[in-house]
Amino acid sequence: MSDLTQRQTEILDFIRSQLRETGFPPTREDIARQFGFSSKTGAQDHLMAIARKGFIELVPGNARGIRLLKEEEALLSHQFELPLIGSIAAGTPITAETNVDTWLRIDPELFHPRADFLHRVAGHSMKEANILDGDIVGIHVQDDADNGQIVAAVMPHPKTGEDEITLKRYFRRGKKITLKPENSAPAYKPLEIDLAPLDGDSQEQTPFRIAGVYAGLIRPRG
Amino acid sequence: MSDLTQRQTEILDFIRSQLRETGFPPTREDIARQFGFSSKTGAQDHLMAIARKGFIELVPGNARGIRLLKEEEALLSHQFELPLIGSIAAGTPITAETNVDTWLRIDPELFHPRADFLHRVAGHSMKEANILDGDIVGIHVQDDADNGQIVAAVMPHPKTGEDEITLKRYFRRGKKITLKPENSAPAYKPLEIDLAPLDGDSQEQTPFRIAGVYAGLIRPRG
DNA sequence: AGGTGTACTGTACCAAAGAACAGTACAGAA
DNA sequence: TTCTGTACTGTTCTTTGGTACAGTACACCT
Repeated sequence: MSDLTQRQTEILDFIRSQLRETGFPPTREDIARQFGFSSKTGAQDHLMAIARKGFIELVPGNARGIRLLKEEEALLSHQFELPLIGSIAAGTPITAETNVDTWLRIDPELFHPRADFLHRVAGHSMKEANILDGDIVGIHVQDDADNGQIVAAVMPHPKTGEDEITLKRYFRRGKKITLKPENSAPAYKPLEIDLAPLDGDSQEQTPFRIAGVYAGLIRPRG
Repeated sequence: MSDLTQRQTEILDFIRSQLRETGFPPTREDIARQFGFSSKTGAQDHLMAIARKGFIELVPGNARGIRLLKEEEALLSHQFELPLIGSIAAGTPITAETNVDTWLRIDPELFHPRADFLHRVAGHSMKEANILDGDIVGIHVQDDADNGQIVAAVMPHPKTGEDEITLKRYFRRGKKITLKPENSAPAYKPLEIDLAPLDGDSQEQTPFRIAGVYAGLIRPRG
């Protein structure tokens, strides 16, 4: 992502923090002082390098003439946003850009544990866990779970074969995994998975994986 | 709200627009040029007046040393945030600053209808509406509701007498209002309110008012 | 009638700050 | 081995830009 060197990133971060704290960009001397340079030329060189790489724009002849570019990506936009993930394209990591339907402005730290992405629930399989059709759940990414936790499981849809996310309560005893819907209606049956025959096989045959654990939800309608 | 004169408001707006467009505040000369002053002292005078009134801060000895204050109200901070309202101080409007426990970074437009404030649910009285203890509900401010809607009702706590928010399902038939908890356990009883004897009385005797309607919720834990 | 605040013009001084030039050192790529 | 980029030091020059002082004019309040 960042074409900047370590030092350049530090300096860009300093510019950002100065803007936040003082309301205006630093001078070359401010930067030199901050990083212990004895000459402001060092700061100037860095600024020109950062500008050349397109992260800032230097406005000639203007005191503190530093304009931040690319701030949508860095700060404003996804700082307090979470991606809403629908279906998952084959072979992509779950939060890959192609899988992101949209970004919602919700602070990830609101959830415990912190949410890494969101997923809209379809159907009533988790009704008795008070997760309803249309709810948006926050998922904390991790690749395993404790017994009894609700997980976001990724597995191919029985008909289309496309990978999709479903919420289930997770139980594991030895090599047997149970994914249990929270709905006592007879239509909802636990899914049993036996890991034993897969031992030594290629990863591709694994019928499911854990994308993360349930970390809370948003219900967007009254 | 604004103690600023017309001219001062124009100049403050110019500072804001410069910040947006160039990324840093204007100089005294920039301001003078913009407004056709032949001397930058005019701009300086205005800046000092605006600073004296608390809208900006001038940082002495710094080029472009203009810091915007009060920007929470205008732009930056509470743009995509919602106040979390706990108890309500006597005689204050519900979203008054004293009633705000904290601000949470959630886009108000996420909820339908749009949320105006948040409230943390205590207790299990709305369990059967799938609203649980600890959930944070979004409330859209309006002073009445349709039959069967869930409302945020403000009424004095039976013991402390302090105004507090409770969620109830609202029904009105003529002058009789029913506020119904969504929990069939015998401890939760509907509240009946008869408006008739209050007719013509002072507002103070009204035992409750509707703060708004339920617009969705956030459950911050998995 | 005098005081205070707004809204400027005009001049001047000097510190703040940008920008250019000349170096040094080191690391990795061609 | 040379070239390019990073990461600085040190010096100098010039413009930018803040700030102070001295005015003028007008409106409003007491």
